[in-house]
Amino acid sequence: MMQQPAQAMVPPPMAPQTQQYQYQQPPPAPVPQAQQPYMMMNMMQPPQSHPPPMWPPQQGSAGVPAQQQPAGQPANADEVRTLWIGDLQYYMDENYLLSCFAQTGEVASVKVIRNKQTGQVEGYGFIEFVSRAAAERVLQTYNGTPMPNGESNYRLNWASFSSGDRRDETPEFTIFVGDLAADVTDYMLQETFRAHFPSVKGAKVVIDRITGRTKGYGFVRFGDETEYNRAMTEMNGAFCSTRPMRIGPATNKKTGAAQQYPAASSQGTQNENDPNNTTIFVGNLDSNVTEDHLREVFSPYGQLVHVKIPQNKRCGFVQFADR
DNA sequence: ATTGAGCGC
Repeated sequence: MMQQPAQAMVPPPMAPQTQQYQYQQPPPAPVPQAQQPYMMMNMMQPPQSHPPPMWPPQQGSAGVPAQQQPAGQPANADEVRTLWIGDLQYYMDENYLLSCFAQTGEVASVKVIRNKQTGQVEGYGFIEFVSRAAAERVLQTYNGTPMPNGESNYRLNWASFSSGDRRDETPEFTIFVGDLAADVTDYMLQETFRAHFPSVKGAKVVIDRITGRTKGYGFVRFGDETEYNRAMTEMNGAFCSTRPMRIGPATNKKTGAAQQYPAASSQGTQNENDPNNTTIFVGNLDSNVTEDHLREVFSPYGQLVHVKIPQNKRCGFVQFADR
């Protein structure tokens, strides 16, 4: 079990190098009270130190794409640097979005999706930045904060489909995190784990679309399987914000993406998360139960491959031809 | 509340 003071929590990332970009958020206020491990407070405040974005725009300018010469690092040709934005109101057009993010000086282009018949804004759009780092900063500082003139909060995420992203075939290992306090954000969750596990790639707190509030659980993705396994035990019960987290393996989301099936070991034992696992464990057997009994009981459910009761054990294994 | 919503008219 890890035991570290809350000071171990890193502040929001400063652009590490000599770069032009100034992190726009005030440094987090010191946490006043007695501290709990893994507690994160005062971390994600609305980006109030910005000049408030102008809306409606002052002058009828602001074309698409944004034509100012943006600051920030030059783009690597193939890096993902586009955010998806949801919950747009009908009046939130390209100019609105440009004004929202103009102060970053790092917007490359914006696009609002419209209904092809009515021309009305469909409720989502895309914001391309000059670099992935710029997009990431915006994602961290704006997501979940109030939109100017809007009743809703920014709903931002990496754009996922149709722009050549999601191509990476690198494996990921995802844990489920439950019992999250109401104030836990993606970023807090991510940094709570990243402070101990550098291979953390990202975290997502699940938000109820109707209420806009957290559903109290989320996911953390690791690049390293060992860290994934360690986090599972070492971080279970650790605090994020004001509550201890409950941690388990994530069940795979839809079809897709690189998802982990941890530790199908070299002996060929099957892990419960392995989609190819066709073996069930039977416990609490009476001492007089034989393998033939198990065959009899389980054969109605499918084609049996192998049935095993280890010597002197009160349990057994029943392997089917398929799931 | 406890295993993830939305994606280029």
